[in-house]
Parts: sequence; structure tokens; C-alpha cells
Amino acid sequence: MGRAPCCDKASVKRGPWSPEEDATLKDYIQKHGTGGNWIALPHKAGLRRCGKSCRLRWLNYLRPNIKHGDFSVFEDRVICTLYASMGSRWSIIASQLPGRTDNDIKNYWNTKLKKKLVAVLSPSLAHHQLPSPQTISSFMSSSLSYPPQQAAVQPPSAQDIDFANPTGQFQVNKDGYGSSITYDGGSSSGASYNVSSASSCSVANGASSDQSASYGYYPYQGLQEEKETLIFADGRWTHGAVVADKSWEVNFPAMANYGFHEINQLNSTGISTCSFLLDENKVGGSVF
DNA sequence: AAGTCCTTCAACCGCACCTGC
DNA sequence: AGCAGGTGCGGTTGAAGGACT
Repeated sequence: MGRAPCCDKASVKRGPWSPEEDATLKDYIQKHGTGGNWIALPHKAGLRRCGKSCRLRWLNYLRPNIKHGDFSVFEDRVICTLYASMGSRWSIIASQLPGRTDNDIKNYWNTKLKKKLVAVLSPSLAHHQLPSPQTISSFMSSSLSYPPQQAAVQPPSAQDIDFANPTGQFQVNKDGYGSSITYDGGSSSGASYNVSSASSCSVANGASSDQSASYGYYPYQGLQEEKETLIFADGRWTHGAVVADKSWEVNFPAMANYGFHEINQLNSTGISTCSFLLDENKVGGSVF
């Protein structure tokens, strides 16, 4: 005997969601949360839907900050890199692309990205053969040069960044292969500092050593456009109207495989420390 | 203009895993 | 330890719309 179905299929509605159903579900979750029980949620919300259907609709379409539309070249690379290393673990891949859902990425891979790769790899593949994760892995490491080659990075001098003036801007310029980070200390310093080919930037901002909060920022976490700006002002980092919080912290497993640059700043009354990590834990330069 | 084929993607299905009892 | 219910995940389906003939 198989297990009982999660809901009575005869009494629940199936198929596409209407705008009214969307509004009902969204309104209910925003007011009451999910309550940790998706099965009971549709009854409480007054929806004739299966709990699993509600969960899927919320996670894939209705929840805030969902990103729809074209995938960037950078996202392509993240997907290909992770697919090459772990296969079709869509939920894990999605966790590295904020705003994207596993369903989105799975659909994108199956309908577009896989074909793109087949086209690029076609000389080395038999007719209509799909690339294996191993093939993609080999391709990514040999041909695409991901991550970008490390550029020679000179550590900034104390004159480059005005640490006493917490109004500087870091501009992250995405190029599809990684990012460059430009720091503009503002008019008081009149200086700017450029880190070419950096692939990540993180900021630690603590009022005191035991209360410090760490904010990780990576190019694929929130940055959608070719050029966007992180601004530090009034003791906090913002990206557009969004104020940085702990959710910006990212643990990107693939990053551990590559050298990367990191800007790390500690703020007490003002920013006091800046260090660049050039290759995993190797500190390339620091200013105090 | 009409019919057919192709592509996309929201939604469903079934299974594995997790958790509480 | 074993069971049952809930959740999460990956594979698959099918409706809708666009492209092609």
C-alpha cells in the first residue's frame, strides 16, 4: 500500500493560478507567515489548492525579490561552473544566484543554456550528444578562463582611501567574467582606487570587536546591471534603496577553489582597516 | 490565413529526506 | 526502532504563444 496523497485531488483546484488566488496567498503569508505548515495553509487562507501547490507558487513566483527575465553572462558561468562540479543540484545552484529559483534555473538550463553549450562544444561532441558535467568542467577550466586571470594588484596606500571619512563609494563593474571594484573616497580625498578583475568584495562593519557584524558582498548577490554602486554612509552600506544586512552574507563554495580579492573594512568610529585577500587566505596588502 | 511545429516555463508528480512521536 | 506526516527536490508534463510552412 502506498502512502496517502497529501491532499484530496478531487477537491483542490489545479492548473494556472488566477490573480485573485495569487493575491489571497500573498496577502495571507505577508500577514501570518507560512506557520511552518504548508498543508494547513490553503485551508486557513481560504484557497482551494494543495499545500504543495501553494508552497511552489510562493517560492517560485510570489515571494519578494524574485528575479525573472534574462540570465546574465555571469549567471551563465555560475550555473555552468556549479553544474560541472555537482550536476543537477538545482537548489544548491539557485542558492548561489539570489533571486533565481531552482525551477527557473532548471528550466533555463534545459531550454537554453544546455543548447548554448552544445553549440560551443559541438566540434568535440558527437552529433546531438549532450555535454556531461565532466565535459563542461574541462571546458570551463580550459577555454573560458573562469575565474579571470589574477591581475597584479597593488595594495592601496593610506592616501588612496580616506578611512576617516566614511562616505566613500565602491563601484562594482561587472564584465561577465568577474568584476572590478573602484573605490572613490569622495571629494575630501580626491583619490580613487581600482582593483581590476576582482571577483568579490566584502565589508565588515563593527561598532566594537564583540558586536561587529560582517557583511559579505559578491557580484552576483544583488548586482544586476553592468555598473552598480555600493555606498557607505551614515554607518551603513546600501545598494540602491536596500540597506545591507546579514542576508548579504554568502558562502560560495566554488570561490574556495579560486584566488580572489576581498576588500575588508572594519569600522569603529570610522573605517580603520582595509585589507586585500589575493588568494584564498593570503593577505596581499593592508592599511591600518 | 490556416495549420503545424517548436519553444518556453509554470505547475505537477513521485520520491527521498527530515522530524516528531 | 519504526511509523506517519510534512517538506524539499529533481524530473516531467502540458498549455500557451511564437515561428514557420
